[in-house]
Amino acid sequence: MNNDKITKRDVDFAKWYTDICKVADLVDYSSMKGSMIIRPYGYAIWENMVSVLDKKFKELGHMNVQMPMFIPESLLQVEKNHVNGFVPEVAWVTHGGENELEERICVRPTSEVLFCDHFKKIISSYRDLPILYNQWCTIVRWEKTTRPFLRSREILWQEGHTMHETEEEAREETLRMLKVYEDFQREYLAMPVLVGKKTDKEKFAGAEETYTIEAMMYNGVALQNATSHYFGQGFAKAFDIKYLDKNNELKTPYQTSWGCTTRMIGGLIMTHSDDLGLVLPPMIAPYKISIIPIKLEDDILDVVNELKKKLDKENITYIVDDSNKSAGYKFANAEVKGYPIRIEIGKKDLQDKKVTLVRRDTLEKMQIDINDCINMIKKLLIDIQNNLYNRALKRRESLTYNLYKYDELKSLLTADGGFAYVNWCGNVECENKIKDDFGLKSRCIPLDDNKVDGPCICCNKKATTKIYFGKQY
RNA sequence: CGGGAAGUAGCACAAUUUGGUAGUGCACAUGGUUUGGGACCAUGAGGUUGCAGGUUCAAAUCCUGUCUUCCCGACCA
Repeated sequence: MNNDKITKRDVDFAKWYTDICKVADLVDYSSMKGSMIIRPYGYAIWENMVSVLDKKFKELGHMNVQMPMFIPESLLQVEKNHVNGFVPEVAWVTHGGENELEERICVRPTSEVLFCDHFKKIISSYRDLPILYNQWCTIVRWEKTTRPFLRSREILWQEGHTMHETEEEAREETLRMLKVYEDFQREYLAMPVLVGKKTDKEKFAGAEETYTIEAMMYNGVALQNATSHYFGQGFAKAFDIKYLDKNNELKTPYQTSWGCTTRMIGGLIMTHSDDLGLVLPPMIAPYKISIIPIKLEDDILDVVNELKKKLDKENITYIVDDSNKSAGYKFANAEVKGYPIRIEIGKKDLQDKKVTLVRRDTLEKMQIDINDCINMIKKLLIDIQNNLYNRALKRRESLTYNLYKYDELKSLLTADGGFAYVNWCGNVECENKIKDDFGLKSRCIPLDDNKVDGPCICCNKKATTKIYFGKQY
């Protein structure tokens, strides 16, 4: 089995990735540089992500809103660190029709200032808190080079913005939402992720603390898959947001924000897919089953219909390929699309009242009695989900190295890349040196299991924490 | 934004060197035979050669500019 439309993963990983995106009908390029077209199959994956996350957000009390897509320049300027972080990549609107605007307007690169501007108006009492808002929208960041899902100028995402009475509450919210992302990626995307804190150098412009979900791709490169920020009172003070507490005293609230993007789809692809095409975890796949009648004959189609009814009853999504393409074509296409289980139904199966099941992750084929089919499918879906997770975890573990000597960092510069887990003194000088010498950026400081067991790998002085370094997308 | 590569039918490419009727394969449409790992036959449709200038009797081909895509770096979710 082979697919000559897809570049081999181990030959050219970058080309392989874009091949998968195109061949599996996930995206297309548009005439607008850096803005990708997400096609129905790609968008269906996003819709599944949205529906799971949106439900989780709402269960935790968040409500969806829709903010403007434009920000007047003066509003963006209010928080210094924030604006300095984003100005290099904002898109500006300078004209309305033929007339030049008196004040430039920026297309939102993120919506902190819009939310703060609004919060100032609606918060006056402790009774107004907490405010738990979220919005699904697109933002614009003028990236210089772009790649489908991983880096585009227009970004489809979700951004949560919350305000709290106390620091403690806001810190809890920050970690609670980080956990939502972690659980989602582990349970639904079958992606093992590192959870941790960003260094000061890497944190969000305007945040006190930035927490991150870091995943390792098949080629050993790190992908930041979601972030959650604790803002403290920085924005609130800059925007003069205040409320009266129970004792009639004016207080400044504490703030968080958190977000994830369609980049997660890129992460899914680069974690699980292979040389035959996409591989999707059952929990997020738009179609869990692909049914392939070998011939379009009545006795076969009867079994297809019978199966459809059973799958409907179990709420298992499926797609039937009843085109008159050859069987081989249909098999190959099902593999390109990454449907977790393929059911082949042909004469040879029906002779014995059986169907053939093929799992996408291992390509293992099995003949199953028609009546046992549904139970086997349910079991396989769970098996596949677990197998994908374990496979990815094993790969990450095999590419994660506990390093103690500076020169050993070189070992990450091979084709397989990987993460270095090292002791660090906490100084940005060492962080910068590692980046300059090896091109490795700090990924995250793990939240638990963080026991220092040696001096700083760079300066040999006393280390204050363990930290992961790696190449990043 | 720096370094490299490339834009010709939906896709992959040829014709460019040496200017002279734009072609092949796949995909697509119709009819037929097929269907257990990317089927076959026949017929057909599809192009201002990325765009804009210039040179020329004549430009896919030469020149200039510009846009886009891909790869490597820097930047970023």
